[in-house]
Amino acid sequence: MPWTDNHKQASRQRILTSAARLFTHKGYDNVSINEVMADASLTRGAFYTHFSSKSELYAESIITAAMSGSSLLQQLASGKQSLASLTKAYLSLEHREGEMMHCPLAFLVTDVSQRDDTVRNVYTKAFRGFVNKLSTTKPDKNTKPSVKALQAAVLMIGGLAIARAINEEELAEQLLSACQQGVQV
Amino acid sequence: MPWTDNHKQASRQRILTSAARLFTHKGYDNVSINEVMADASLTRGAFYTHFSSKSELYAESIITAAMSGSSLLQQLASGKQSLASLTKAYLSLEHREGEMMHCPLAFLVTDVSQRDDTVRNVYTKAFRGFVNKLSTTKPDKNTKPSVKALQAAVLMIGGLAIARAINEEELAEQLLSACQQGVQV
DNA sequence: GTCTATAGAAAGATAGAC
DNA sequence: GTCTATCTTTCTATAGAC
Repeated sequence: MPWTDNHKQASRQRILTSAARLFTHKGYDNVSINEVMADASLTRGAFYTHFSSKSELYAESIITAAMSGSSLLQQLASGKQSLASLTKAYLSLEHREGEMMHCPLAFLVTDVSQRDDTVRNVYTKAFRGFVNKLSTTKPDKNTKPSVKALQAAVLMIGGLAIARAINEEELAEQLLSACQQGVQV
Repeated sequence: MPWTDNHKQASRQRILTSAARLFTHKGYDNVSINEVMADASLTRGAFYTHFSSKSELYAESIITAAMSGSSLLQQLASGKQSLASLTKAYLSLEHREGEMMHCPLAFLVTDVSQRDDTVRNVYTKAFRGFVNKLSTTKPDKNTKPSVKALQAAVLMIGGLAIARAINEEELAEQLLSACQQGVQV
């Protein structure tokens, strides 16, 4: 690959990393293209050689956030840690407040509902993957996801999302704890 | 009460009803003050005699949506129907897609995380009320919400929110059904 | 109390220089 | 490929007539 392509790829990756972090923290409408580009040490004008629209960047950044090595979603997929310890880390105050890569399934659930089909396709695919990882049986394209796995996914994603929305830390802790107990059944 | 006050109250109520429906369907940033006022058969300029800012309207409209007679939240509070039948109505495709008053707890969960403390206070209070209604024991200001009630609330709110975000109706149905089963335990 | 008109700011997208 | 400059639209909020 020639140098210029490498350079372009590197810029694109910086943009996506910045976008993934900013979007999951603040949502689609509260992040401007200018902000993303500045975070990636670039300027507005360079944006449209990499992406055709803000919406396209958003869809791709959801994939980036889900695939990010520091995301719990990805650690769950890699299978390097036990399900129990990852559930605990997922449903933690640190995931709610901290600077780690936030799970787009939880932090963008309402945001995504209001976007176009490309974005919702990406979200749906990531959700399917999440549910499959929570299944004890080998997932298959034709088998329906199990009830238990769906419930566990909702407790994790929904619990984290609500914990983020509410304003009282004590209630948030009780909520996260209750969801942990529900998943571990 | 003099006629002008009645008139003002009626206008205010129309604005709140329009705002509650529009915000829960489209989110904070995708609804303009102009759109709300037009829906209430008024014009932009009249807005600021009723509310001091868009954010204040948003907070009040969340209360309106939660208190609305046609909302499932309110029907749950009134105790006129069984918990089982309301759970089924809450976790239904019609609630996901239809024109009924949508539950702000589910449809605005991510939206609220990005707003100011006034908005989050309102959301937190509504969530507490929801959990209390799901509790079998008499709720008290000093008692902690039960683990079971918290889990049920997350399954309902989270399940509906995710069902709305995903793009495949079949998966959405499976998801809603799984959450129903989880609540009825 | 409600209207029209507008100020002022922000953001998405494009044009053209280097 | 990235930059600066700009077009265009949209929106919150305010001013002033009726």
